Amino acid sequence: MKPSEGVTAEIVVQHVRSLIERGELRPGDRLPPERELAVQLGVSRPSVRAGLRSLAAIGILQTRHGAGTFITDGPPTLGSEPLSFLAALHGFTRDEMFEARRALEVGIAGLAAERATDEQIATIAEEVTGMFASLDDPQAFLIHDIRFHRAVAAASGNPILASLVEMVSALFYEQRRKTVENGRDLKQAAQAHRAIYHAIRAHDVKRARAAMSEHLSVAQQAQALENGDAAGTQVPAALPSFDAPAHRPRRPARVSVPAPASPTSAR
Amino acid sequence: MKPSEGVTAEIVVQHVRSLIERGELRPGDRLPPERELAVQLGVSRPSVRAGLRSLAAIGILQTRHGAGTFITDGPPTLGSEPLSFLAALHGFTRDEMFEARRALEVGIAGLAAERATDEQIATIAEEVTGMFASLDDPQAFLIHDIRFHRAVAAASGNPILASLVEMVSALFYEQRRKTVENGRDLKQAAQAHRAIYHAIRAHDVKRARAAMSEHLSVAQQAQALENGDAAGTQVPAALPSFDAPAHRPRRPARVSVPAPASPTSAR
DNA sequence: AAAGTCGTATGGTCAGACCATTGCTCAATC
DNA sequence: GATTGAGCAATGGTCTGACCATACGACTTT
Repeated sequence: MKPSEGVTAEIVVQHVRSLIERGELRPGDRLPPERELAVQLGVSRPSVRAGLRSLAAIGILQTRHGAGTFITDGPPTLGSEPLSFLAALHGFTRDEMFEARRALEVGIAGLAAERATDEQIATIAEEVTGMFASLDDPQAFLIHDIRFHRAVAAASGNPILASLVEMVSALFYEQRRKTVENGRDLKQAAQAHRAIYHAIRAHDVKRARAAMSEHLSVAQQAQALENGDAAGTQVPAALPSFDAPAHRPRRPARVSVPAPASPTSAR
Repeated sequence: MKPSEGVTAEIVVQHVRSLIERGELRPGDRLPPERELAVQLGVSRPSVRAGLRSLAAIGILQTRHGAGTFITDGPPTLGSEPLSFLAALHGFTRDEMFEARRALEVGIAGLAAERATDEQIATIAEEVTGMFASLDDPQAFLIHDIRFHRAVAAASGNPILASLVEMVSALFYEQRRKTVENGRDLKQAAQAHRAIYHAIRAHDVKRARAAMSEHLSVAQQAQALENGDAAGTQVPAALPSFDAPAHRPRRPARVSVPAPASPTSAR
């Protein structure tokens, strides 16, 4: 049981939860206005706002000033903030992060090799191509890197694993956007990704797992050298403005990070 | 960028974050009173409360009526609610959950086999013993089951992986508290856990991974048969009152679920 | 028909008050 | 002197009501 957290706000949370479970609220749907919810549930508007804020904090819904409150749309995701705070609070090291990511992604690579559809394989191939095409543009390369790993996660067919790895990975990419590798690393990385792709395409589970493991080991060491530290350095603890691009229902406006691209949930 | 979420509340969140990053706030510490924070940051008290509520929602801090607001103490944890809502929202199946858990725990078992200290191994052994001692008491058995997996996660030495698997596992245990297996399953499960323990004690990475994988596969099938479904059933989507026992600083009061037992962070 | 303007709906913020709980102080009591 | 109980101050929880800021559609104008 949560230590305190109030009572009336919890009514709101439970109400929204039941609406979701009963299928009356689905991703993208709009909730009733706060004032209306208040009278419906017999609580004050501040309490409604408190409950909604809790749900917004864990990524269940998003509010748009002047427009309304909406159930978060797009692929299932957990958000990187909780982990980011946890890292700041308990001093997670970058190596621990990498290790967690490797444990996840190796399993994911294996599942992807088992199940990837032709279409998913094609998507993965596209990102590999994109990598080789941007060996001279680290920023663009990074975009394809992110999307490659997303595509593999989607091909695993397991949205939970995809969400988890997305959460862990998010902390790296923000950091990597600045400290970009040199050209030689990029070519090496591209080849590593191609190897993973080939294994998945061949539905070779064992090789896919090995290739992913190898890739992440190399990447980890490369980054350690880059930052010239003794592998015990804490994670930067910043995340100035990563947060996936908000997924506004309309407005294709997309500048920096690529679209979430529906990792795995089609449902 | 978060879609909206207000601005003043975000000031509060960032302030707390910076306090944490500067080491001025550590787990267990008490924050200034809301009224004081309000004047310090030049925002109204409702805004302070809004920011604090966001942080409370992601498990960073806890409020105690009449006492104050505290940075969450105890082992790092992410909380199961976000995943629970995500499950309700996107209809995760139980098999997907099991698969995610297996991917995580197999990796964890391998790391535990590599690194487990004698003390950690002893803790694991204790839970195995407890299982065999409660073959006739499914409730007690489940407690030891939970603690066994926690102990293995702690022995992996990676608090991030421990947090992730705890988050995923939480959804099972609440369900299992009711639908308890029969005696034969219990004995089988106890033996499976013992096999994992033996592999870890022998620091046999490969065997530890294989044993964990096997154990979770069997458990998955057993649970599928129990609920007599076609493996596609959605997760129950309830979690009436799981939430780890609040970790009150004082008051050893502990009844149902076992102590968090400091998975991995000793600080 | 296109473009700009206005108005309404809706979330964001604030102020102030009062309630509920906690935990301590201090006095009464044994 | 130790214990217990009442009282009090600190602190979070809730409410009312008002006003501001934004978004989006309807309407007007060109």
